[in-house]
Amino acid sequence: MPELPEVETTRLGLKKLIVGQKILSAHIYQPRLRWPVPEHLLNTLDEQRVAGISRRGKYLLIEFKNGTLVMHLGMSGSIRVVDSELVLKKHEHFELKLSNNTSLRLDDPRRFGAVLWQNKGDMLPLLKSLGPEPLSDNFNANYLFECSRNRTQNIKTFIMNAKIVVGVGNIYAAESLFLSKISPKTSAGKISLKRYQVLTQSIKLILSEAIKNGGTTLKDFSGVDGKPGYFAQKLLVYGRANAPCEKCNGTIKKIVQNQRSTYYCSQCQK
DNA sequence: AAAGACACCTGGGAGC
DNA sequence: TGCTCCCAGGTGTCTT
Repeated sequence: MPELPEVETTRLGLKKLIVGQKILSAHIYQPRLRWPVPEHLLNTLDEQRVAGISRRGKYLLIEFKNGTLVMHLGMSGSIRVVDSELVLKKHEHFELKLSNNTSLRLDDPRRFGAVLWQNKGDMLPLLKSLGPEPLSDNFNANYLFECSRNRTQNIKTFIMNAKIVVGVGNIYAAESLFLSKISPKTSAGKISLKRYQVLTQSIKLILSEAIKNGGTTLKDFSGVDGKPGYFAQKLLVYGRANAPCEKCNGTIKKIVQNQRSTYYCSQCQK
């Protein structure tokens, strides 16, 4: 599912709807997500007011006075805010009932998502090991160039590594490399500083554009209002195996790298 | 230390 | 209709 733009779309939607609201009650309908959903949340969140909402990579951070609710959407997760009376969907595993009679609900069929708690002043080990935000100035050509030296790994797998940079998943990795004219098969360690300049700019551009379009909806993803994102129509290589390349009219190829599908144009990308 | 394989799960679509 | 197989926006952990 959701890569950074979809999580950011969710965050922006939630910001308007839940910040300032008080939690009437929390409900865990299915505790078995990626990790067990902590039961203490039922007490911890009771009567707490939502102070703010931020994001770190693909993690959503809902802030309270006593700590932070950390949520991840995994592959198939989405969050909606609906009337609390609305009948529960089959895979809605977690719910926060809010003081204005609406509810935040996490829907996640595959259950690769997560709901965790972080105490005030603490940082979950999960978040500690993350690389820089791709849209920040810390993420730049020099940085990528330096940490790629002596790496034999292909560039696509490399930029999907959250320890290197967060938020770049399978769709946007493919799109960014296409825009940069870099073959996904190239070893990260063999790419020049100049090409990393192009790549970092491409990643920033693709992610920003996707956010503007409300993210990419392939199947499960929707914004908090239940509406899909519109970036799928703008994808140039992802999911387009055997279709003509928009730039050179060659044929888009599909290969497997690191057990994930990669789409690219072998004529445009060297 | 780095790279690759595997694990966790459900549902949709293709092919028979 | 229904079965089997393959595929899917992620990422921590284990093995080489």
